[in-house]
Amino acid sequence: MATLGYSPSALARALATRQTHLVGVLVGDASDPYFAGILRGVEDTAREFGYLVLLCNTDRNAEVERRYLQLLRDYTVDGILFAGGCLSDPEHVKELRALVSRMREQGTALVALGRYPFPIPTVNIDNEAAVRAVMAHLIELGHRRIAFIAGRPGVTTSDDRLVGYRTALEAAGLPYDPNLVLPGDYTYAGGQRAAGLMLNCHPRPSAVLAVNDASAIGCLAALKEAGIAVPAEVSVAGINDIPVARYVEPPLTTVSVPLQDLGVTGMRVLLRVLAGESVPAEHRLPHRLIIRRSTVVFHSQPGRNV
Amino acid sequence: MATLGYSPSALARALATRQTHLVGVLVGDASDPYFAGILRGVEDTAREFGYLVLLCNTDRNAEVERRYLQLLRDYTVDGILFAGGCLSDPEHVKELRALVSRMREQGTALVALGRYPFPIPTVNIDNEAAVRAVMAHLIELGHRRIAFIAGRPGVTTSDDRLVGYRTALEAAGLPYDPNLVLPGDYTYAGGQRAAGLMLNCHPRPSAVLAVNDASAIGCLAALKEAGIAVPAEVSVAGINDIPVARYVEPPLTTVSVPLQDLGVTGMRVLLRVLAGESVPAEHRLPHRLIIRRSTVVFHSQPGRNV
DNA sequence: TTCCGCATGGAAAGCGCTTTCAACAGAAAC
DNA sequence: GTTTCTGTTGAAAGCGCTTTCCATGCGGAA
Repeated sequence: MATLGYSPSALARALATRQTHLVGVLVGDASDPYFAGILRGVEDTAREFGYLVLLCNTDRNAEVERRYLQLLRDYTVDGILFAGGCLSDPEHVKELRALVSRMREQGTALVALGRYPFPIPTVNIDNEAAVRAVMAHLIELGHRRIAFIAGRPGVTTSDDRLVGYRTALEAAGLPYDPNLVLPGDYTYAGGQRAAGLMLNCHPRPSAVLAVNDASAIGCLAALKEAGIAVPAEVSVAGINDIPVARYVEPPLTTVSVPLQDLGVTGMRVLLRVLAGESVPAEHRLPHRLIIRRSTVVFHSQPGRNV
Repeated sequence: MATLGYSPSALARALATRQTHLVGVLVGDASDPYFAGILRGVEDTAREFGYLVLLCNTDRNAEVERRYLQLLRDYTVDGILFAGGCLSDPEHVKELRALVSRMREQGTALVALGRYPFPIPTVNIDNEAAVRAVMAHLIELGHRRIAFIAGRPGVTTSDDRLVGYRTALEAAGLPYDPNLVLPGDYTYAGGQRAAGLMLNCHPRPSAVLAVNDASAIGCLAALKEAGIAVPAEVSVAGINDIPVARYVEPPLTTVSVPLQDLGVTGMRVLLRVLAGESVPAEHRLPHRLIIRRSTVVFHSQPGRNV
C-alpha cells in the first residue's frame, strides 16, 4: 500500500484527534529582515517537531490581524505565535482580548514575541536596556545631541525603545528634545526620510540612533547623499543587527538581537504549553552591543554645528 | 450565535468539500530578501482570495523538499507554489516527478516560479537575458575581464544565469575563463568569500557580476575591506534589486526583478488552474537594468592589474 | 377543486480518520 | 475440563461540516 502511494489525510486525523499540528505566525511584514530572521527560527523548530506554519502578514494593521486571528481559529490551529510588536490601540486591544480569551478557552496555545497586552507567555529581549546600551556608547563617545528615528507609535517594540532612549538621556543628565525624535516606519525609505528631517534640526545632532537597522541604513545613505560624512560628521547606530548591517558602509554599530533564537525559543515555549507544561510568563534573551565603524568620538565642527 | 462566538470548523468543511483553501509555498530560505519579496507577493494575493499559506523552507535540500511535499500532500493543500530554483540532481528529480504527478492526479494545482524540470505552469523572468543585460553594460564600459560569483550548481536559477554570463562573453568575443567563475551560495558571507578568491586571480578582473545582490553586497564589503576602491578599481554588479541594494555604498548596479510581482502572478496563476482554467505554460515577467554607482568605465591601472 | 411545479426544510449519508467497546480466541491457572 | 485473564481483532460511533434526497407546503394554473 505504501507502493501505491497512500497518504493519510491529515485533515481527517485532525478532525478526529482535535490536533491539527498547525501553528499560525503573525508577523508585521515577512519581508522585513527582522521578521524574516524570527520566522526562520520559528519554521525550523516547527518543522523539527512536525508542525506546519501558517504565515500571516498583518502589516501592523488591526483589521488584518483580527481577520487572520479569526481564520486561524476556524482552522483550529494548535497554537499562535504573535511575532509583531502588538498594536496598543485600546479599541483594538479590547477586541483582541475577546478573541484571544476565547481561543485560549478553546485550548489554543498562545505565545508572544515581545511585550503583549495580554497575560500570555512572552519571549523577548530587554528593549529598553538594549537602547540604553547603544545610548551609553554614544554618550561615552562624547555625543550630546542624539536624534532618535522612531517606529510607529502604538507598536510596543517601538514604544519600549523610545522609552529606553528617554531613560538613557535622563540618566546621563541630557535634556530630552522632542524635536529630535523623528518619525519612521521601520523601512529603509523611512530612515531616508527621517534623515532629511534631521538635517533641518538646528543645531544638527552629532549622532542618531534608529529604532531598527533598516531605518539606520536608510539614514546612512541619505546622509551621505547629502554630503555629510558618516561617522566623521554624524555617528549612526541601529538596533537588531540584521545580516546586512555589517556589510553597509560604514559597517553599522548596532545591538545584536538573537532574531533566529527568538523564533526558536518562541516556538519551543509554544510547544511546551501545548504539552501542558507550565511555562514562565516571560523569557528574556540576551542582547549585545556591536560596535562597528558608523560611530566615532564626537568632534565639534565649528561652522558646521552651531 | 454570532455573539456566542461560534466559528465554523474549516477542517470539517475542508473534509467535506475537498477544498482546504490552503496553499503550500516552497522557498529556499525565507530570510533571503529574494524569497522574502516573492513570499510577500504570494501571501498578499493568497489572503486577498481567502487562502492561507503554509511556509516551507527547504534550504535547497532535496530531502527536506520531499518531506515537505509529502506533508503538504497529507494536508491535501489545494495548491503548491515552488518558489525556489529547483534542484536539478537527477535522482531527486526522479523522486520528485513521482510525487508531483501523483499530486496532480489528485487534483492539486502546481505552479513553479522559475524554470522547472516538470511540465507545470511557470512564471519567470528571462534569467539569461537579465544577465546579458548587465554584462552588456559592463562590456560597454570597457571591461574585458569580468568575474562571476555563482550560486550553487544544480539550482536552475543559478545555472541559467551562468549560461547568460557565458553567452554574453561569447557574443562580445571575449574568452571564457573558468577561473573567473567563483563559487558562492547566495549569501552576503558567500560573496565576501568569493571576493577573497577573486583577489587571487591574476590579472585581477576589473569587474565582477554576482548571481544575486546579496553576493554582490558581500563582495563589495570585502573589496573595500581589502583596500580596493569600488568602483574606481573594480566595478561590481548584482541581480534582483533587493530593497537594500540602493542603500549600500556605492549603490549597487543591478537588474530589477519584480520579486513581489513574481509572487503575485504565481499565486494568480495557481488560482486560475484551481478554477479549472487553462493557463499558458509560461509567464514571463520583465526585468530592467538599473545602473547605479557601483559600475564605472574601465581605467587600466598600471602596476595594479597584471 | 385538483394537479403540477417550485420552494423550503429536515433528515441522512458521507468525507477519512481515531477511539471506544464488545466479542472472541488463546494461554495460563485451578 | 472449566474458569479466568490477557491480548487481538472488528465493528461502530463520532469529529463538524456539506450535500443529497425526500417530504411537506404553498401558490398558480387547469
